[in-house]
Amino acid sequence: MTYHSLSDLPMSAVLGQQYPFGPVVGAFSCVPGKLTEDCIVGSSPPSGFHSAFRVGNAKAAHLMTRRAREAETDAEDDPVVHLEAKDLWEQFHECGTEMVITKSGRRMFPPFKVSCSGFDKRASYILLMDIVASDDCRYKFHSSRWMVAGKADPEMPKRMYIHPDSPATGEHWMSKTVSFHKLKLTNNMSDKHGFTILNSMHKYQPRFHVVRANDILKLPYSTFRTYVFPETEFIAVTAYQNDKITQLKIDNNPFAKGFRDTGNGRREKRKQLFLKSVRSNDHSSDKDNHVLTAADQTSSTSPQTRPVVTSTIKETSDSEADSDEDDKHLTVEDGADPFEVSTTTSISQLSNASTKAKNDFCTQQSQFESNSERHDENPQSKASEETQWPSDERRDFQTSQPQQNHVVFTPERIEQHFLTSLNSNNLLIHPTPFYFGRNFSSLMSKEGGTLDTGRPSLSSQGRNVSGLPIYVQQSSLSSPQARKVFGLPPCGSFLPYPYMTTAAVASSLVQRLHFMNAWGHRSRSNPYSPPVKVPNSANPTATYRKHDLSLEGYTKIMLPTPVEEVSKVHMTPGAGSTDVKSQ
Amino acid sequence: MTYHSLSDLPMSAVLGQQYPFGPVVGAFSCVPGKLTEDCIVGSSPPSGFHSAFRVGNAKAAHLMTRRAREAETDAEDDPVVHLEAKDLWEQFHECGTEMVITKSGRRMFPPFKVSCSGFDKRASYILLMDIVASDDCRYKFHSSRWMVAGKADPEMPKRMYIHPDSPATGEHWMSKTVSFHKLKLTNNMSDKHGFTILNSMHKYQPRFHVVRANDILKLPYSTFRTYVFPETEFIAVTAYQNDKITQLKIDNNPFAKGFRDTGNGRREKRKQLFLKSVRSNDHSSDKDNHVLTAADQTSSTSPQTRPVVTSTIKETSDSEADSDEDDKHLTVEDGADPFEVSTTTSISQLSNASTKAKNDFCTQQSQFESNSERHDENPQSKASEETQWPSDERRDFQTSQPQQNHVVFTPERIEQHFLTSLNSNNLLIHPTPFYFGRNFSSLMSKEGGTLDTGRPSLSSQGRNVSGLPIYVQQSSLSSPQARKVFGLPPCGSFLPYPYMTTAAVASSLVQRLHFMNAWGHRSRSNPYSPPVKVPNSANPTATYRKHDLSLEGYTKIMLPTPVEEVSKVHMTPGAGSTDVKSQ
DNA sequence: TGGATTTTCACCTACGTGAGAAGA
DNA sequence: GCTCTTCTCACGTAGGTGAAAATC
Repeated sequence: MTYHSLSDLPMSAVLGQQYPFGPVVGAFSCVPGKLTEDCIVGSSPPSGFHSAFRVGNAKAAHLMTRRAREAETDAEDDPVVHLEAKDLWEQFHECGTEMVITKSGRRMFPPFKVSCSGFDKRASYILLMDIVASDDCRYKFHSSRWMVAGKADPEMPKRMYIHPDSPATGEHWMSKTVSFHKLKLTNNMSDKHGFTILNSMHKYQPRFHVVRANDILKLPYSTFRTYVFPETEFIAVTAYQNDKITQLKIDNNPFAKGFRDTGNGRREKRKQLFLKSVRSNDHSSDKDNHVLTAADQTSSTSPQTRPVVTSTIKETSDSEADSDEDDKHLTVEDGADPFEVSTTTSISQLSNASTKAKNDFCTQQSQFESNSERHDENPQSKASEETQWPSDERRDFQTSQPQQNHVVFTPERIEQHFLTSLNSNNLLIHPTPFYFGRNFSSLMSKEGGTLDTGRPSLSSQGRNVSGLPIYVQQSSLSSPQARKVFGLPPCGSFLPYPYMTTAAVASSLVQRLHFMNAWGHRSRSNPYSPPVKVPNSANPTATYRKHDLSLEGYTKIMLPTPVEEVSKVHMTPGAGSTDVKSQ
Repeated sequence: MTYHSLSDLPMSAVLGQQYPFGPVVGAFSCVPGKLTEDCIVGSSPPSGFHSAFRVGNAKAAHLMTRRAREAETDAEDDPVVHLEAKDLWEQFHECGTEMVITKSGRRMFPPFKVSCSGFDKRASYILLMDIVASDDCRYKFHSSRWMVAGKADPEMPKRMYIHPDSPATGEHWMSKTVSFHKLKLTNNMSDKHGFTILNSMHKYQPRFHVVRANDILKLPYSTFRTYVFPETEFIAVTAYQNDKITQLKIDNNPFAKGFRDTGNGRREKRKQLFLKSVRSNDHSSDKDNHVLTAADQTSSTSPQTRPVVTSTIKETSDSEADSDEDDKHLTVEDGADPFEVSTTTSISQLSNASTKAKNDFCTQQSQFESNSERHDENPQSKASEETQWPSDERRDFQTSQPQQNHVVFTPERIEQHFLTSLNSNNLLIHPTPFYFGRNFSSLMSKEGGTLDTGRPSLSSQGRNVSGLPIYVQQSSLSSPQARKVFGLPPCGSFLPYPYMTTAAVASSLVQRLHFMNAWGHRSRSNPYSPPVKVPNSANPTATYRKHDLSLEGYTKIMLPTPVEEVSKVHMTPGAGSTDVKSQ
């Protein structure tokens, strides 16, 4: 069992930075090609936080942090996050998920959706998502498999995507599936829509962040947790490489129904693939996805011990439609739609094939166990061999960890405070209409803070940027307050990275998340915690023991104890979430 | 100049009612056919208001009212409201606007949209819309004209429609067109979607309400103003009667493009109508709607003296799309789309024909000048003659008011406080996704108030109902808080009127608005204020002098001074908004 | 019978999709 | 050739529309 923690991070590294707020310059318009006249020249944090952070006093900062947290509710929370359509993700991951990136932006499929529970119903949360590089390799698809093809290209500007309902109460988030399906991927480095920019032929890992804050402005001072679902890892492509992936997309994406085999003339490629469809060598077809094998069912006895919302997409389709009106394709589906499967039921449906794949994945990741500096190690040393994407012919077992069957993907959670300086990420707002209520009213203050570059964080990425633009997907923000927060320059369109604007809110958040590429390090060194046996009463959902969020624990990567209960349990609540400091 | 005022309303009539809050029972679900488990058994007003209203103390109530108003901002506002696509509305009104109502619900066309200015940028507002009967007549379409055909059928349950962005800041509302296009009309008395229920072959008048409140719960104690645009009056039909209306719809509604004459075979009816199209006897064709006649241009010199947002639909299409994603038809249009015309420019485009029509309209209305009780007068006495819809053949001039050319429609504004009891209206929420922020958090209180029927208001409508259901168009509310506010019974679907549930928020608001059928009375007795000459500097937008909202002025119907500046000006700011008490 | 209402239908638009051709 | 990217396209779905037939 290997745990990694950054909790030894000296407070000076966190608090030594100057007050991170800088002027917000420019205006944002949700009208493509046009900007409103609204323009903020300066902004300041909510009263009470300003001076404390300005002087960089740790104690005052701590008080402020507590105040920010307690301003909403005193109750504790214990967030539990499910990945929706987990089995579908796993199907894709077995074949090596590919996501198309285009100039005009392409959605992810499967869509990244989670269901949440364990939130404080009354407290406000901001939910975010970003996508970070899984490694620093470039890949190629050769001989029907993905292989390392050199060192990664320079990183694209990072963009952070805030769920459009943010901020909302815990009750709201728990009431329905939280969907990030409107996030779009692009390879257009100068994208002006606010889409997430990725490098083609590179591997990426989506991440999900929960921030306890009732105001975007409070992000920097708020507790946040990060959840990583390894099965959502993917390689960005401009055109599909693996026919199996193509077929899985066609079979499952409602928007690609036109390419399904309906008897009447289909497209050419479709016919070629028909006989060698993934279905033929996968564990189930579209129609019987939910049939369990005898082996799978052996120990599906673990009761659900806590009130956890695990609604299926079907069940939540209409409530989802509230915030996602344009995706009727995904919500009005026939019975064959795999989205019908809820995460809780799908866990037990893992086939041996998928289990094998996961082991492969874990194995590969462990090859990089000792790499803690990202760009300092030449990936070529490990290159020219196949990647962790499973192939039918070959597997590497270089791990020292015990090999076990029925290991399921174990989501990771990272818990820490927002309390740092700027970095190069961009805050990205959901493109759906949303309304922040009056939470943005505090942003009207014209008092400007100092703009200073934060000290490089412990992760030594060396990529701190003094200012950063806040990107918002076009047509994102309906409230003028929100427009002002996510300041954009007052010219005719969105500015390409790296325009040196600073936005108060985003900066600290993003820096902190960037700093969390501590995860990225972990991922490369020891991505998955080893399976551990736990009692039968294990909870089928991933839960975590609440962490002490005092000053000493600002930055902790919590590796919850993964459970191997014959492919049934993600996580056990409170079971061995011991922190082992390392590094 | 005729002004009507209800300001003599004794305070006892307003404040003598007991505390209007009652228990909220039931749960609301945005999933059609399903209800969430959420359920509120009781609710109470925000702390501070409770006792004052409970004892019915006028002074305390006044203090509370002020407190509610000042809680947000001290700044005054001076709301100015434009009807968007006003010229289009007038085109329809000339022919006698018809709105199709179907069982499954039909949108209005033209869509009801307004642009706002003069709001306090920082204050929060709730914007609402409802549709009330114009008179108590039933109509029939005979010999190419609408004629009275008897007394009105029993009224349908009233439903109030809250704009989905509510509550939002004045800045938000002023930043773009406020659209109510998602409101749907139905004739299905037991409608469960929350659509507005109307009687076919009856005449209706949409109304727009601005409530200064940052919380739905504060509605009852907040100032509100009502705006009426006579050109939006219409007759509800199950099938179009007037071919001209049909043609106008086809020509202008993007969803009906399939019926336009594009050269290739059109539908049958279309061909019949082609030669006798409205265009042939209307002032302009689709393509040259914006060409002014020489007469029209004579005095279009009035400058726009205030910063008023009067963006066209084209200009605001994308920001609108933020909250109205499913209406791309209306926002992505070719140049011929009449929506391109902004209200400010369209005012000067009235033809003599349309002016004549409006005079006809005013004339007819004045026939009922002395009617103040709604159902006590037999409409048959005036029936069997043509209605005020203009026909080519006939006009009645029974008015004592001076006849003038170039009279434009004068919007009315009614300003008063929410401070009364229950009635039979239903609060109706916009079906688009929206998020109330934390404004609903105060609704979690379980403390119940007393439930009492309000005393009949001065308008003597005699239709007070002790409880009312809060209707929400299905798939409306995404936040669980909002669901709780708009309590619905915990059974499988929406309950048909008149389910006796009481909702704290809606009741007082709706009662107050119902009480405002004072307007309805006015409408029947003297619907339009007479045109008045004003100086050249008149503002092309309708503005109103800010009214004293002290206790003495709770209920005032303000008839702003209409302006006749050669068909250019709606209203002049501060010009002669003298109140003349009458009745 | 005749007017009013309901039902069904084709049309149109928007948009996400993979195929395939063309380009680099 | 090869690999990768860009562009255009038809397909499918949703949903608003008036026409016309069917029903009341």
